[in-house]
Order: sequence, then structure tokens, then C-alpha cells
Amino acid sequence: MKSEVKHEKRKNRRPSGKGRGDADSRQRILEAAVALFARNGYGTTGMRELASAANVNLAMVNYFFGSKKGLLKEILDDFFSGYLRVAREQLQRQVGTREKLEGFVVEAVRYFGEQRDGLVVAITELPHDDPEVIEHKAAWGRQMMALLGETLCEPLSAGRKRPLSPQLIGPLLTSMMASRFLFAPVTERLGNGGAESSVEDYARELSALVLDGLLRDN
Amino acid sequence: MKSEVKHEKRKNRRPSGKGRGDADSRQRILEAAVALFARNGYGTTGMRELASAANVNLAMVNYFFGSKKGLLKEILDDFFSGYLRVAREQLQRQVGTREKLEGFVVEAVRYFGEQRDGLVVAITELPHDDPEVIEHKAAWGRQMMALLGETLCEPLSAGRKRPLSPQLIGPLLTSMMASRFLFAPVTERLGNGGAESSVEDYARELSALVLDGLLRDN
Amino acid sequence: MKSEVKHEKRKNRRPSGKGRGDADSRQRILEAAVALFARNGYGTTGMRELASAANVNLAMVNYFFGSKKGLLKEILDDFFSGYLRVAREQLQRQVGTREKLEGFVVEAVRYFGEQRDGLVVAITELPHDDPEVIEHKAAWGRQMMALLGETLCEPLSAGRKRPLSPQLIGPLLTSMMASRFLFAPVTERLGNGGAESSVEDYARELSALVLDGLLRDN
Amino acid sequence: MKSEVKHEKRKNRRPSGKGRGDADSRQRILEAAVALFARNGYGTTGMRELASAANVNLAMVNYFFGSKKGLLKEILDDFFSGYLRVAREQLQRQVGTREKLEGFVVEAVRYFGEQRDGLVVAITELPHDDPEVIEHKAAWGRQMMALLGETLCEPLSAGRKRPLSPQLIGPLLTSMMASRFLFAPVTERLGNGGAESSVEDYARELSALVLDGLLRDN
DNA sequence: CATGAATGAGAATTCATTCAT
DNA sequence: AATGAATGAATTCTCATTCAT
Repeated sequence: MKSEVKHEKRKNRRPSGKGRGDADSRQRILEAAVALFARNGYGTTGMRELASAANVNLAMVNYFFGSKKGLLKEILDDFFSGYLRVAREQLQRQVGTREKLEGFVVEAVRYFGEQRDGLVVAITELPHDDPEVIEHKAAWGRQMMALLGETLCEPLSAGRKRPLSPQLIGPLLTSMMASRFLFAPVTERLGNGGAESSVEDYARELSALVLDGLLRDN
Repeated sequence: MKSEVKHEKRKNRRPSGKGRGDADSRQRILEAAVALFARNGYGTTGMRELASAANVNLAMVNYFFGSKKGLLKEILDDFFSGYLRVAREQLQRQVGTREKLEGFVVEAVRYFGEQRDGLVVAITELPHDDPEVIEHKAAWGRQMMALLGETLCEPLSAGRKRPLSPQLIGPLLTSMMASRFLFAPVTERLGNGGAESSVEDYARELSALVLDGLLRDN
Repeated sequence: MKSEVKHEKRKNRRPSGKGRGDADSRQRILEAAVALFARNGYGTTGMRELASAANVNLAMVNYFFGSKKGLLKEILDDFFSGYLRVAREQLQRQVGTREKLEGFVVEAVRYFGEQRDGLVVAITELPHDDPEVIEHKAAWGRQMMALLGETLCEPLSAGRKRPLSPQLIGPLLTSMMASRFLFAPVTERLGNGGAESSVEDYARELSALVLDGLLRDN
Repeated sequence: MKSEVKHEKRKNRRPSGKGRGDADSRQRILEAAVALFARNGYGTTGMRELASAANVNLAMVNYFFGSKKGLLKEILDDFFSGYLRVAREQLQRQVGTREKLEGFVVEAVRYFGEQRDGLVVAITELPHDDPEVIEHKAAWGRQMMALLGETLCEPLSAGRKRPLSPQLIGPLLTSMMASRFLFAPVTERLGNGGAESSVEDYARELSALVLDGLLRDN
């Protein structure tokens, strides 16, 4: 309550200006948190574990983020805002639909690859309907849906019997692109001999699969 | 250790035939758990919450499942074994590849629809690499990969420059089919006016999208 | 309360007369209990652990002994009654004091060696003043004190300035004879090269020391 | 693991100098623990009981000592280090063997009298071979054995047929000196009319018996 | 005798959070 | 900005015990 106000002000503080190149505590917490939440789950990760991984005092987490949930919200916001930005950049270009989609898939997959842990946290927390967090997710979802509706569903639905709704392809595309990263801990255990393709190849392959299905009018 | 053995034996017990219409405690725990884990996350759900939802004494959870993690493992096993069964039934039929895939998607989506909560638990716990749980997931993954390799990747890779690996399409197909259920809590918040398509329609639509992409040789 | 009555009756039951040579459950429980209590402590040992070590159903412990504490009391009684019996046999003989004492030390040490676990339980539970158990211990203590007073303290005090009280030499003798067994888990860790003397030698050595002191060379 | 390090540092903290006459929490816990463990046994004493006896919050025990076992280890270390110190002070003096032994017995008994509870905990936990605790005990045992070997066994064994090993007389002397305190709860129940000798008298009497034996009149 | 289910209390531990310094 | 102490509630799990079968 009161702490919300407090850390709202602190949110964009700079590293205390000591001139040291030392990464500041706030950032270290964020990095440790996204890594731990991704690997152990939000609920399972304790704040002591987190504080010691970030090499900060336990009380600093609440000092900077107000609460554990505030930390989660910031992680989700960071991830979703980046995802939405990438989507906007690609889907609002003035090019053909195929090109738009290709660009979106390639760049979104690249983003996912860079933000693996953020992605995993976002996806695994998606279905959990915590009252404080769910509205955050819905807000981002709304924006993404609107974007997809305008830039993709309209042109794609043109030649189709049944129109494609953003409610269908939003989750669908996101899930597809995320699949590799979501399953990574398991597929790595399967010992495929290290023949794992690069993220770039994965993006291209995925793009092709997606496109030639979606573009085919049925 | 020793308790593992014990409740292994208890696993398939019948309701003790007391003539009471009262459902078996073990089953009630399982049902309450899958629902709560799906909605709140495994780590976030407490055993008090769970026990009271299942209307059993708190200690019964440990009595039947040994630990909270044991309960999770059983939920995961239940879901994955059903998924694998459905996959086998559809993919090992002696029909064309298109028909096989259609059958798989339709039936798997139906299964996912019936086991929404189990699906959500399985997916959201996928990336969390708990040492005790990860091997369970890997074991099921291996079987699924083998099945997909034999029944899908081989025929599909025939006319392609680069072969399709089960490591790619396993996660991909699963994610696609799961996407609707995974995002449900968010999409429901978006107020699409209840114009949600039925699971059957969803399955067919998905099947079409998947197929015409995958079958096109590029 | 009511169970006291119940198991009082059961106390001296015979093995159900099936004619099988199989040691009966009650005995197995007793043996497992004395071993576990000695090694892990009474409070630390759980009844599940006990039941499984004795290879009996968990409920059988309460069936036979009424409660965990009842089991302890029986163990203590078993040990103390045997100790008192040995003491009586040796100390009430019509021989010289030295011979009496020698006999007592040798036979008591032998008994301790045979009942190591019982000894350890008795000694380690000695100082713990549980209201239900303490009277048991006091009752045996009284008998032992009386015996020592009559048979040892009187003759020994004859030529002394200050008389030897049973309150002094009772604990003293018992502790001395028990010392080897009490410290065994630690001394075994010290790696004395296995050059451990036999219980018989230990008894003789101890007897000499008790009688003539450390400074006397024998 | 990580918490081990933390409270290692906390170990020798001073009372935070708040000017409050209030004794340090850590110390209060230690004192309450040694008293309760001595009277009820380590396993039987609960942490709620302990916390409320020490008048601290339940969580402080783990905060300061990491675990209940950590608390036990510290209690044992405190007692054994003091015992070893007393032994060193007396046995390493440059005096005759008789005088050394007399000094040792008198001072050790005095120490035992001052640390009754610590003594009782140490002795009653001696035979319980908890993997985490046993090495602690063995470490102290080794040092004591070495000391006794050098300072006592060598001179004493001079005029003897069979040499006296520290493995024999270490436990023996310790047990003898501890006997009074170990049996106290029982002997007090015996109602000897309060004619209990002082600790100093006990020490002297014991010293005489040890040196010259029961049969020698002194 | 023996069993498995069940119970409620309690175990030790960890939780997220607060606060004075 | 940072710290260590402290808190009360909650955590998972185990306890000894009971009971119907």
C-alpha cells in the first residue's frame, strides 16, 4: 500500500552515482529473479534464495520492488513491453502480409531467444490467475490482440470462409515461437547429440511452417 | 524411501467398499490438486488449501502421495500417459500422413480440452527443472519423441530439404494445441463477447493450419 | 488409561501358539526399539521407523505396549531388573568384600556387554525427568541403593573416616562399568586400530582399578 | 549451505549495544536450550517450548543456529571445549602424577558442577550416532585422548603389567566424575534426607577413590 | 493379530515482510 | 542504500494414536 508509492518513485533511480561501474543492486535483483523464477517457478523461489543469488541484503528486495509480487509484475512488464515493441515494429511495416509475418516470427523468436528466462516466466505464469497479476497480463494481451487484429487478421481473413480471430492466432503464434524455449529443459535431457539448430535457423524454419499454412486459402 | 514403497501399493486401491457414496479420498485429493495447481501454480498452492479443498485431513496428502512433489509427479504422469496414449492411437494407424496428423490434432485437442487443468500443470511445470521431477518429464518426452520420429518425421521429411526433427515438431505441436487453454485465463478477461468457438471447431481449425503448412514441401 | 489395562493383560502372551518358530511381533518390536532408542535416542525415534524396523504394522506397537512411553518403560524395566538380579546374585554371596566386589563388577560388566543397547537407553534416559518414567527409574534405584547399602557400604565404611554412601557408589560403579559402552560410538570413530580389549578383560581391569585405584600397580 | 555461512559470522556478535539491559537473544536461546535438553532430552524438546522458554520468537532459533541440530552442536562444543581446557590446565602441569590427577578430578568435577546441564546433554547425546553430530564428538574425543595419553597413561603405565590406554581411562574418568550429576534426578527422588555432600567434598572423595581404590581406607 | 485409513496436534523450518539503525 | 534482527504466519511434513474391518 504505502510501499507501492515508495518504490514507484524509486523505480528509475540511477546507481547512486558513485561513479563505480558496479552494476547496481536493483538490476542484480532483477536478473537473479528472472533466472530463478524461470528455473524454479515463482512460487517455489524464496526471497532469501533470491537475495543471496543477487548478492544483496534480503530487505533490499522489498525496498526496491515493494513486494515479491511487485518484482514479478516488473519482470512481466519488461518482457511483454519488449514483445509488443517487436511486434509493432514488424507488423506495422508497410509491406506484404507474408513479409510482415516473416519479419514478426523471425524477430520475435530472436527476442524470445534473448529473453529466454523472461519468456519462461511470462508463459508459465500466464494461466495462474492471481488477482494482482492477472490484470497486468490482460492489459498487455489487449494491446497485442488489437495489434494482431488490425495488422494480421484483417488481411489474412480476406480469402477465408471463416475469419481468423486474434484470440486464436495470438496465443497460437506466441506458443509456437515459445515452444522451443519452453521445452528446452526437457529436450536438453533427451540427448539429441547436441545437434540443436541455432535460434536463427529455428526462426526461419518456424516462419516457413507458419506461413505456408496460414497463407494457403482453404 | 520406505514410504515410497508403501504408497506405491496404495496407488490403485479401490474405495474400500464401505458402501458410502463418498468418493475415495485419494481421488478427491488428486482432483483438488490438479485444479489448484492449474489456477495458482504448484509452488503457490499450499497443502492446507489443498486439503481443505479436497475435504480431507491435511496429513492424508502425505499419506497417499508421500510428499507434495509426489502428488505433482502423479498428476504429471496421469496427464502425459493419457497424452501419449492418444498420440499412439492416432499416429500408429495405417493411414496417410495427412489423415494421421488430422486425427492426432483433433484427438489431442479433445484430450487437452478434457484435461485442461492437467495440461496447464504439465505445461507450466515443464520448464522448471526440479531434480526430482525433471526425469519424469524427460521419460515421457523420450517416448513421445520416439513416436513422433517414427510416425511423423520420417514420412514428412521425405520431400524436404531439411528433415523435420521430433525435437522441433514435438514441442511445436504440443504448444500449438495447448495455446488456447494456456492463455484462457487471459483471453477470458479480454471480453471477446463470449464468441468463443467450441473445442471441436478449434481442433479442426488448428488441424487445417498445421497441415497445410507441414504438408507443403519446400 | 484404559489401554494400560488392556496391554497389561497382553503382556505375557505367548506367540499365538501357531507352533511356528517365528519370533513373535511383540519381541521383534522390543528388539527393534531397544536398538533404535540406543542409537537415535528415544525422542528422536519415530514409531513408523520402529514399526518398519520391526517389520510390523504401525498399530501393533500401541496394541502391545499401549504407547511409545509404555514401550520405553518396559525396556527400562527389562534392563534394570536384570541388573538388579545380577547385583543380588553377586553381592549377597557370603564371601569377603573384595570377592563380592570383584564378582559384582565382572558379572555386571558381562551383563552390560550383553545388553549394550538396553544399558545405553537406561543411562541416556536417566537424567530426563519425564513424569511418567521417572518413578520407574526411582523404584529401581531405591532397590539398588538398599542392596548396596547393606552389602557394600557397611563393610567398606568400617575402616573409613567418612562412610561411603550408596548414593555415591551406586552411580559411581554403574557409570564406571557403563563407560566403555556409553562412549563406544565415539571411541570406535577414533580408530584405535581395532586393538579393543575383550569385555572380559575390560571387566577384570576395571575390577582391579575399582578395588585398588589407579596408582596401585597390578 | 548458504545459511551456514551467515550464522557462522553471527556467532560471536555482541548484543547490538542498544543500551537495553535485555540479554542477547542468542544467549538466552543457548541457556534455555541447554536447560531443556538436559531435562527433557534433545529429541523430546520442541522448538516452540524452547523459544517460549528463551522468550524469543520461534524463528530466531533457526536464524541464529541454522537448525535445531546446529544448536545442539554449539552446546556440545561449548561443553567439550571447556572440559578440554580444564583438562589441559591440570594435566600439563609439571607436578607428580598423583597431584596431576587430583587436580584434574577436582577441577573437572567443579566444572561439571558448574555446567551440569551441558554435561548432561553431552553425556546423554554421546551414544546417539547422528551423522551430523558424531564427528563433532569424535573431534573432541581425539583431542582428549591424545592429552590423556601423553600426560597420564604414560607415567601410569610405567609400573604396570598391562599399560593403561586412554580409550579405557578417558571414558572411565569422565563417567565417574559425571555420575553424580547424571543420576541426580533419580537420587533426588530417593529422599536421602538432603544429606547431599557438597560438590567440593564429592570431588575430593572421588579423587581419593580414583587414586587409591575402594578398598583402601582413607 | 493384523491392517490400512484416518486424525489432529505438533514437528522443524521457511516464509515474506518490517523496522531501527 | 544498506544491514541485521525480529516477527507472526505459513510452510511441508511427521508425530503418536485410534479405529473399523
